Amino acid sequence: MERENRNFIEEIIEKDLDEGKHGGRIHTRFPPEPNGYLHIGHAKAIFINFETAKKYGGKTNLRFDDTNPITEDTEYVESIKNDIRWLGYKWEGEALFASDYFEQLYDYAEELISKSLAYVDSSSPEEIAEMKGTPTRPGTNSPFRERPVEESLDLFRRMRAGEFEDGSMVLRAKVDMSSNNMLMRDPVIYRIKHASHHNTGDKWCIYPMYDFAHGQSDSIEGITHSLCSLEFIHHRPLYNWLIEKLEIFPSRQIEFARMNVAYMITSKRRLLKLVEENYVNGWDDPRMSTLSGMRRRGFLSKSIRRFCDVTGVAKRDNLIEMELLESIVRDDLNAVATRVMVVTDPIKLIISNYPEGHSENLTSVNNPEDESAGTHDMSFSRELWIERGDFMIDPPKKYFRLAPEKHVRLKGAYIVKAESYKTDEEGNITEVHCVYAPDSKSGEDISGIKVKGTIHWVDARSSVAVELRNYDRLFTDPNPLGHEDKDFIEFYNKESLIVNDGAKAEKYLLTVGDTEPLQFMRKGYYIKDKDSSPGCPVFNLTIGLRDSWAKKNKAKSQ
RNA sequence: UGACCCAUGGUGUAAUUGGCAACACAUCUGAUUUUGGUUCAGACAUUCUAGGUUCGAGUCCUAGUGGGUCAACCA
Repeated sequence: MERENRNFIEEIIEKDLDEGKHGGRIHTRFPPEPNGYLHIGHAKAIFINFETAKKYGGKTNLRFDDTNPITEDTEYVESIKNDIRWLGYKWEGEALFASDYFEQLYDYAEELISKSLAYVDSSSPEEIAEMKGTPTRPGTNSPFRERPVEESLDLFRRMRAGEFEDGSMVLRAKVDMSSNNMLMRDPVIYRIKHASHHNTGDKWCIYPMYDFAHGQSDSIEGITHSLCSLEFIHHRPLYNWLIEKLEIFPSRQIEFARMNVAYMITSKRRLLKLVEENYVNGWDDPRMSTLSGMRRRGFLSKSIRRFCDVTGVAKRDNLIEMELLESIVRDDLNAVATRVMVVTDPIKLIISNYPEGHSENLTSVNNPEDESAGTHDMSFSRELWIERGDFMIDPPKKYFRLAPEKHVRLKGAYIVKAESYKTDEEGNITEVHCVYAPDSKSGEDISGIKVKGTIHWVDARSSVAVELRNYDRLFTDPNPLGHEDKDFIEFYNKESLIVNDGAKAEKYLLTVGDTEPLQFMRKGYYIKDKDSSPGCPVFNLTIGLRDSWAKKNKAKSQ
């Protein structure tokens, strides 16, 4: 993650460092709300917070922003921790919770009331909304704004004691109802919620709002740089106002543009809809933008980190092409994936001059990019499976695969020449008959035959059936949320999952580990799925290999 | 009819802070290849517009244009 250039956050930090601020200490935090699963957008926030701190010898806290008991749950706490660990980051000490500070926050609130900087408002939610005004029209003061300090204090204590119903009153900061910034118009900072909290149980029936919890938690933890996304920019004046009035540690909020990736969505609500309405099979469906989904898809955490790095940090809106992510995923996988042969749409190849009943073991290189990855054996005999697409009766020019009277190399084995074929009633090819050159064995070829193409194959007798789950982008539009007149679900890609249960794999595939990256040669990168059973191994397509032949043909046909 | 943020190839970020617009991805050419993969070489920009300051502006100033954000007892 080394870079010569500094992003704007690093520039700010280096300036602070130069000025000797906080004694050169750098401390960031990642503050998820435990109400959903982490997605690619969170990965960026995690990356920025952890990497920035690391770069300057600082620390990063994990703090759950758990101030709304209605939506939050411990289940999410565990999955979030797990995802952060998977991404390769270690937070400082134990995981922290805003709810750990409820007592302190309550004291801060009383302090504000005592300073006549907060008041209990007995207006209804509707009345408060009405008095708020609009962005172009100033708000009006609440009739309770000048309520005596003692009265507010008494009411606030009784709020805590549970004397009042939800919604009957709130605590508001006394800022400025005529501010251009809506958040400064006497924001609600405490509300009554008779609800059980995942951490504090029934101890509290009043809970602080985000604006009265987040900045204060930063301050309590001594966070020096509180890095968040652009939509919080309007909160900054309030963030600073509270720090100033409370006279607490001055954490500094800095906002960056969150990362948007084409064909992916990062809205918790909409991700939930995909799950609940069965457009996908759970939060960890390999098509999901969740970290658990991408992990199951076979993305390496390293690739996600690299992606976050390469896409940079700035303040302008962005929509990053998915090709960049795919390119990085391929690049990382290319270096480590074990090569195996799997025929996805098999037809029989019969070698007429190969002795019946005979078979031999050939050597297959595990990874041409990494000699230390070794080799494995492959069985070869008279009857093989090859791809339907690798044989054509009447091939176009520059078709380097098998065709009548044409030669092709069987990867890691011999050169064969097609002679005839058989079809079914519908004209589909069922068998191809060929002859092989016994002196063309891979590595010791003295046949002198020149071939243009090499195809993959699998020994018919020893092959095993496997299920392939081939994934494509979840949406047909790069920005499914960017259409005011259309619901994002209209762009759901019905072909985002195509199950292939007719593939034939070399036997070696059964011996690979559950998390071992694989390359099905000439096809794509795959990873074993948790749905595998001993009788039916299942593999997820992580990403297909680049296919310039297919691309060229597609371009031609258009 | 407000306030705030933003504007550099198709996309995303750079530009040693005022000094030859760079990198990656994408696209197109070509070479290599026992994966049509990988690898290698090459091509691809009037820095939103108009003024201004300056020997010199992507960078500073002014005005405009365009995009985004803000009215939850959500975070």
